Amino acid sequence: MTCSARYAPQLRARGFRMTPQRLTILHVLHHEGTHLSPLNVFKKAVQELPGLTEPTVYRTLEFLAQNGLVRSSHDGSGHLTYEIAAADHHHIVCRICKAEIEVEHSLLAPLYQTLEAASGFTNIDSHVTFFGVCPNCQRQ
Amino acid sequence: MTCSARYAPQLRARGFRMTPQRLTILHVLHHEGTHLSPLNVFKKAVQELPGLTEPTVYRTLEFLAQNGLVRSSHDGSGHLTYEIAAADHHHIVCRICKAEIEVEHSLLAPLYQTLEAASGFTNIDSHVTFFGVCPNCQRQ
DNA sequence: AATGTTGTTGCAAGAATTTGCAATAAGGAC
DNA sequence: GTCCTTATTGCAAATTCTTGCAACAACATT
Repeated sequence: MTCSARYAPQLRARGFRMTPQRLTILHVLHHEGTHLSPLNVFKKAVQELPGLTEPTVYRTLEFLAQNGLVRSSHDGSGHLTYEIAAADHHHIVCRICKAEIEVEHSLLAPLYQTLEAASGFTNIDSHVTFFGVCPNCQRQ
Repeated sequence: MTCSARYAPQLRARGFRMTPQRLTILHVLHHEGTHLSPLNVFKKAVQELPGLTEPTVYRTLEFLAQNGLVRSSHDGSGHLTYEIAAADHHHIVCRICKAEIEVEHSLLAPLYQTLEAASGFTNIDSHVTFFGVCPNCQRQ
């Protein structure tokens, strides 16, 4: 199944359109498999679609994140990065060496229920990035 | 106890210095009581300390966060904000109206232990911002 | 109080991100 | 296939954030 065939209906159903720009950006993130900064998305995407501009990339990434096609998270310096939406997971980043591992959402599910019960908020589904010290750096 | 008397020793003990710039920025955050963007910190601080520059504010905020005197978190658009370090807490922000409440850290403590056990990481102490839908917006 | 070390700052330039608006084009209706 | 509506893009400019480096100043030592 092509990217277009999979994603276009998700957008049209909400009154949005599938465009070459969006398709290219989705393709880049899908092919990359991990998170990228907006600028790195731009650099790769503009090679596939000459004429693409930076503002479009920034706007598109935010748009795709709001519509659940990509997921945003934070790198070690607090900047946003984006990755293709896939199995729900979270990250732990080492404060020292920036090494990074993924955490399955199932570990957080109980917390989300607790939070919703305690706060009255619903639909808490944030992708969370935690910071700690990885096993390697602990040894030093 | 003045800000200087309280914070200066914390810095000197690590080989750092207390400066008018740092003191002013701490004073702004302490007086404000909630999080501010770096630019807003600058705008308020430069009134108390003319000549202060933006790069200094950005560097100082990051420095103070690393040393535990202030705490950083993310606003609804993924940008960093800073607040004075106080009782350990987290935030839930409404995705729709941006309303925000604080969550005591004790609710997250069990999760942190689970994460450390599952990942091998230690000292996980991130300040986390969750996003959900607040009770008000649920009614609409 | 004077001195030396080195942590910090300001300046200037550059890079990253956002915004407004006119031009364009996706896709539904005919 | 053609037309229309309006979502989307590109352009240009503004704003926000970062970086390198020389000048400065905190503060420990004497």
